[in-house]
Amino acid sequence: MQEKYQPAAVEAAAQQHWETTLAFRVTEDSARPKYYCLSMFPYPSGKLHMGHVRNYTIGDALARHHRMRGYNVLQPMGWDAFGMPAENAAIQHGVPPAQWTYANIDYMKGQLKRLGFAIDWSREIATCRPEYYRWEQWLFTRLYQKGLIYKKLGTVNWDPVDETVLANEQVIDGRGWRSGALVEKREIPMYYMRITAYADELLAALDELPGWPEQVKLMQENWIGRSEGVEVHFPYDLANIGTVGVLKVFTTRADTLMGATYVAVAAEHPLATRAAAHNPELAAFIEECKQGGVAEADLATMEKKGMDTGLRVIHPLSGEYLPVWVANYVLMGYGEGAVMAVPAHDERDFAFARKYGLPVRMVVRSTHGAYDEVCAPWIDAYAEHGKLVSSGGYDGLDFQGAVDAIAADLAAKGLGQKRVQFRLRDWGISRQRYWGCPIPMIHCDDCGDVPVPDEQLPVVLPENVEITGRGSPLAKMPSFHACACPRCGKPARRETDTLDTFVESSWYFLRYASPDNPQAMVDTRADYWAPVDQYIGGIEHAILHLLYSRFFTRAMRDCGLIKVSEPFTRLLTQGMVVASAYYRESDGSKKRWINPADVIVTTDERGRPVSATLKTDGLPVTIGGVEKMSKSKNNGVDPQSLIDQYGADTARLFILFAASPEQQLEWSDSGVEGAFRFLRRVWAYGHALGKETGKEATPAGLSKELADARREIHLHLKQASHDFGKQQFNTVVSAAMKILNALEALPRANAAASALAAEGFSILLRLLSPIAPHIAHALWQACGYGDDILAAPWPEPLAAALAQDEIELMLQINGKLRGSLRVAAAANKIDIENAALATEAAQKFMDGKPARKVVIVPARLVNIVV
RNA sequence: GCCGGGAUGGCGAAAUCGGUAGACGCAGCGGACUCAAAAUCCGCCGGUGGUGACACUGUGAGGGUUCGAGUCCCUCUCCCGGCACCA
Repeated sequence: MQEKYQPAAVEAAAQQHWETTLAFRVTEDSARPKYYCLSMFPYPSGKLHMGHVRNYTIGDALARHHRMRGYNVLQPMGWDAFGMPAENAAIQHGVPPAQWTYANIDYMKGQLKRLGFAIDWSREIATCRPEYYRWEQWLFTRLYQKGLIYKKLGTVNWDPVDETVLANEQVIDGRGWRSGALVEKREIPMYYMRITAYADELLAALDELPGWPEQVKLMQENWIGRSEGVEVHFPYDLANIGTVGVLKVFTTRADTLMGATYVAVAAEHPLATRAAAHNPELAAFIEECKQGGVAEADLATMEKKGMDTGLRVIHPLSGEYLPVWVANYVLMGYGEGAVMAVPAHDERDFAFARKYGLPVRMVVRSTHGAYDEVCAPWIDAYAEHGKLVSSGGYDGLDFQGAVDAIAADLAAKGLGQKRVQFRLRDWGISRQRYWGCPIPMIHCDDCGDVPVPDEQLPVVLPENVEITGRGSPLAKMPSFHACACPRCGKPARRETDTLDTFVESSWYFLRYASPDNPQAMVDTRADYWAPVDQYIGGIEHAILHLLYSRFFTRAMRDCGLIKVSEPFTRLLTQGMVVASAYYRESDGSKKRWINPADVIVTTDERGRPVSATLKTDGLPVTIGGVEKMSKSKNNGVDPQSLIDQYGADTARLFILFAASPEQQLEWSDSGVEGAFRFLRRVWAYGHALGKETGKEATPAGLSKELADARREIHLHLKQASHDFGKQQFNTVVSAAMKILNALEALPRANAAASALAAEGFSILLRLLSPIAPHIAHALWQACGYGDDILAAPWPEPLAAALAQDEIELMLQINGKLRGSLRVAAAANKIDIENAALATEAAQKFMDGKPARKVVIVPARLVNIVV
């Protein structure tokens, strides 16, 4: 055993050992409980970033801990390999997306191995390989036949210069990121997954996910957004444009129907189109509404604009004529593409009515407080529920009574009824991009849209393609899209859109169970492993990825492929990794961000940073605060240099120690130094302990001092076990540090002390094993505890070691801490009360007054109320 | 704009059910060792007042509930994540 801690050698040896013993290969084993531990697979962007290291370190700690607790643990890894960055790299550097992606996978896989994760690499998958995506295509055709996939028009961002569809990310301030052209909305035919068919089930099943954070379930609940309301029909007879019909709207506030003073429709609404045909000014406004991107955040924050169409619809109850406005805040893709407007009771309608001089009619009155002060309609909208006024026969009804009565009257007239509406929309899965899974459809002039038959799958994505950033690459390749109709044999055209990359990540966790099966998407092995017992990933995926995966699991269940409904039993959402950022302002106040590695920070006598200078020129740079590690802020710390300098164990220990998993993690170089120092002390202790005392023996005949030390060690172990269960690793590390502190403080005088040291150190190594597995592996052997710490069980705190005769209680007088007292552990309330009243502190602070009340919290404190 | 979350010393944080606020670590300061430095070890380390014992005060701001609030309730401020084509 080396005297000095040399992580590179220690880690290489441990990894070699795991590799040769196939330590992390797993198969189905009905004799042991299974634990499928999955971290979100990475997009192969080039090299690992700190967020990845954090994600996989958390996953690995959980996987290794459960292995020690006797579970049959599966921890697989793969690559979410399709996506835009590969195409961007191709445009910028001329590297084909496939080549770029595979090179990145190769490099990042090496980095993951160097970190010593307990991964079963025999199950590795990459979503860009035909062996993987052929099953996605296969399932697509099944879902299409089941009606769970269908085609309709969808709105996209269109760059008129590059003639390309842009992702929301590629629209910056309403312009294309490459061309700078003003982006327009354009409607194109796209395939959709009918996720709304599962809306009720996806919502209801959230209650059966106790292992998910409340926050995530709440976000999903709001996203699905079930609302009960009323569909209201506004009839119209528009002789001048030759149309008779009804305008449908959905409202959750049918109680305010008598206060509706206009209706608003989306720019793309058929009524708007009809009206614009005779109205050039309106046509110009509708054209203006098409400008800009489709991102909801932009739509919701832009200035509300509208124009009167001149059309009138009839109020279904009052028979009054209401004007129809086109408004840029009403979207064709939501609900009916039209809303009824009640300015007195909706803030957005109120602002709009104010702007355009539309009438405001108050019909709901607060039932508490003075209405005129709280919600005078000329000051603001009153959006709360209340009692109806100025509503004819509905006056005096409360919210529910009014909704019921109005819905009944509408139904009687055939002009509406109660209905449930979801905020959730169907999932558009067509992408006009190259680097994705080809959609397995063929378009025939005679037969229409025909799914690619099984025997022609996979539809392989060609790899020799030119990426220019203009147009859709596959659409320019006849060798790809020219084909024969599978049904009639006539020349036909293959679909050139690819699938949203969220489709690949919606089922990869099931493929890990049978990654090698060329005959089927999943097999019976999925019945053993599914569902994933523990899923770990960034909070930014709380809605989309997780909801899509929940939907896909149900869709696959209903195709008879799997038995489970929920993909992930427990979910851990980790926080971001952030670091200080530094910059200089060049001309035009454009910030040039400087990597923290190139900056020297000076601090004042209290350690506060006061200034920073660039290493190369010694001139000052501006301290830009703490930001998420990113390319744009140039504040990323490369995990590789950290591993090279300190080793994987230090990186893992620091990452777990710096913050609890769900919090954001602030990067600190000196914190890393501290983690390294701790491991060096562990190594030194193990080296000093040596092999001769290593045999674990139950310490006996301990002095009081040693018994106290042993209790302390077992208390820390108890805490660590509890915190591991809570998935709070920073305090597990802290418990390990406290154990080492206690061990180092131990007198080394006699055999009893040596036995205690041996026991304590074996506890410490096993606590550290899931966190810093390499050093734990080396020291376990070197101290003679056994051949392989992987075979060692998780340590249990011993009741005998924890027992004590006397405990300390805090003493409060009137809720203020005034001292403490020691009592027998078995003391009853009366004894404790008497002891407390007899203390010097009690005498002093009670000031001779009698105790009015004595509150005793067992094993914690006594509060005397005077 | 809408939905969700967060704020505790100079810094990262901890506080299990409403019960000792600041464990553990980083930085800093003082000391030991050293020719010196590094490493290591020992001590101090929220603020104010006090030589001190100690007292008061303190968990983003303001209010409330309670014997007792970082923790529960109400109002507010700032920061972060998501908003359906970034992954």
